Amino acid sequence: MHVADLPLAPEYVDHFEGAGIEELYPPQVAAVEAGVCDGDNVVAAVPTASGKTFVAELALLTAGGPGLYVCPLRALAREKYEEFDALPGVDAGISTGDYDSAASDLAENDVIVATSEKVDSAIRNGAEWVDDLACVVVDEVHLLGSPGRGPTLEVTLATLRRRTPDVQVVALSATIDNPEDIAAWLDAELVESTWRPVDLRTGVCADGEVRFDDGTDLSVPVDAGDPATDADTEATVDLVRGAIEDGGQALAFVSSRREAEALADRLTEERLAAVAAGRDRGGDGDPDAPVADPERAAAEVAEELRGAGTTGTGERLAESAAWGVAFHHAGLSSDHRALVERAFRERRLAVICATPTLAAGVNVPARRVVVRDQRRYTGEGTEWLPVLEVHQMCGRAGRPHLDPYGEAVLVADDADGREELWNRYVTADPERVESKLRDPAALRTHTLALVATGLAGSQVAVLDALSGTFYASRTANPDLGGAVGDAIASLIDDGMLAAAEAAEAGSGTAKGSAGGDGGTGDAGSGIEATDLGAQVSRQYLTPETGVRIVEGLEAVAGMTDEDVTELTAFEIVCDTPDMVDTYLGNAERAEIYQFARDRSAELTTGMAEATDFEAWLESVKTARILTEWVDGASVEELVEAYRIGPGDLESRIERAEWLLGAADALADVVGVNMPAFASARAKL
DNA sequence: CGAAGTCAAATATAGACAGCATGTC
DNA sequence: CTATATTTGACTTCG
Repeated sequence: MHVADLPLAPEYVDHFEGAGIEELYPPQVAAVEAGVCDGDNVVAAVPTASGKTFVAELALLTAGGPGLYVCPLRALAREKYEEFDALPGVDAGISTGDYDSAASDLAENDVIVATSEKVDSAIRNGAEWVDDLACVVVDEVHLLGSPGRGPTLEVTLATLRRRTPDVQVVALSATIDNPEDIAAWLDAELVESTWRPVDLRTGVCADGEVRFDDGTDLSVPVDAGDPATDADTEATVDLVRGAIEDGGQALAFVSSRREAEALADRLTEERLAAVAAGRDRGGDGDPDAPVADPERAAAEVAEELRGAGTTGTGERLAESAAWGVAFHHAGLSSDHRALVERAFRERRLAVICATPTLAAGVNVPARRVVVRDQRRYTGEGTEWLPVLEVHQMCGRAGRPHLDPYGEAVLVADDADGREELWNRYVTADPERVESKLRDPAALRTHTLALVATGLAGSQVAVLDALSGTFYASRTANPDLGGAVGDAIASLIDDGMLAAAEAAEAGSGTAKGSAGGDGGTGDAGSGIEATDLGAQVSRQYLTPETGVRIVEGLEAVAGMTDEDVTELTAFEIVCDTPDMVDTYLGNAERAEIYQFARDRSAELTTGMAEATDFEAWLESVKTARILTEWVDGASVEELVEAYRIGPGDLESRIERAEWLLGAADALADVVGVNMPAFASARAKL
């Protein structure tokens, strides 16, 4: 099937042909046959890089009305937005937490790109553009199974479909075990394929030999190596070097930030930029290679990195980049991360040593992917990485048009390990995707949102609104009644909801309304959001966060004015579940404890009353970092003193900004004067 | 006596979405 | 419930 055969206006055909898209890939043909261009619902479970974006574009361009593209990451949203905006005659808009087109424009855009949380938030805040959509494309729909974010996605989609029953839904998923369940939920035709534009072979390396799933072998020259590093690392180094000598690039995945940096250090000794340079000078280089002199390119990347930050992390990154090696994890500043990704795409870096971040992020393909670590630490010891995640790492192997093939290698300890990895990851299917909506915390949040937006005014109505979710479609007898009843009762206890009549009068105070007799008794009785609940929902706060802020404000009301400082404001917002917690090392505990004692007058929680003292101490650490930040401390100083990465500092500042704004709004509702929220926020 | 070496115990561990109202070249 | 690399510290040995 050719682009010209599609029901597309000529300018689009020209555009796609100009971009090198002429003959459709098999999964794209299947999607067309399933009706993406005819307004039909389609679920496409296909590998990354098999042309999903084009399928999305087909749906959006042929829908005959405004379209919405939902994806999980802000960086991906940016990427897609730029892509859509480049389409002839298409006016694209973007709406994410950190980057927004003007609200007035959004309603007029042909296509809006947004994260799922932003769509949820837009619905809660009554944005105009969520109505009248002709088409919704959901990327990475398998995130439905993610405990934190899946429920948001399914409730949001259910709400959109309820408001606009005729909307076309196109969902794009990684290869999973049960895409038919998602298709059944969405009344969609399922397109399943494992086709890729570049061949991929996956193998396991053990005892110096890689065995691939296509029957081929590869022996890894077992270098005696540096005795300071282990066999896994040496095998990884050899595999990476092999890919570079062969004219490609490599990605190496390890389990922790420290490991990523240590591996980068080790690879630096291999002089990879020089290897790549020697290969090119040897004359058998790829004529398409845009990099004539890898050594010089690497040196330039190092300079760019130095220009983007002067922290210890940045300097280490620049030092390794000078050798064509980079590391990549969430501790990097966002500038550094973006620079590394771009430099690698431009082939100015030979290898990236990464934590699993890179598996799901923006497109960074490489000739060879080496997965050295397949386990990850959790609170309960180390766990195997999900099959889906490892497959996504492996799927990064092979650049269309640039690599003749892609190779993914899992590194095992020994023959037993080879067997284990082979069965677990090479031949095994990915996990099933199951709804996580039953989680009480998720139900609380979404029940509040449904009531606050006026979509439901009773327990029965909430259940009805939830009947369009993935969860409900998967369960013959959803039995959410009890769980939703519990959610409503707890929200009434927290002062977020109240019986319909009482809501008007008893709004505002946290513990004021309705005792415990509403909600559970009569499932049909009317409920409304209190002013507090409405504000919590609009500010996109978890109800628990709302409760904590109100408690903080109550404590503040009893404090003397001069004791209410920016530290007070930070302590309140840092002690909520919506703030990321900061690791508190044993070495620092005593010092933070001392700090908390010295400044206890400014804190809303007494040392003795904290229900979870450890967690509270962690939030005091975060609050202290932010306090020093607004007092003028530099990134370098904070990173050094508190053993966090520049990226960690960035994310905490960003979140504090949001939470302080929200807390300020809640202070108004509760009627407590707390200027410290706004003043602290202004200094971030 | 002090420096250097040894071994066991302690330490630390991935990631990332969200508000809102203006102002600006 | 599961692991592991690195750092720290107590202790020993060597010069």
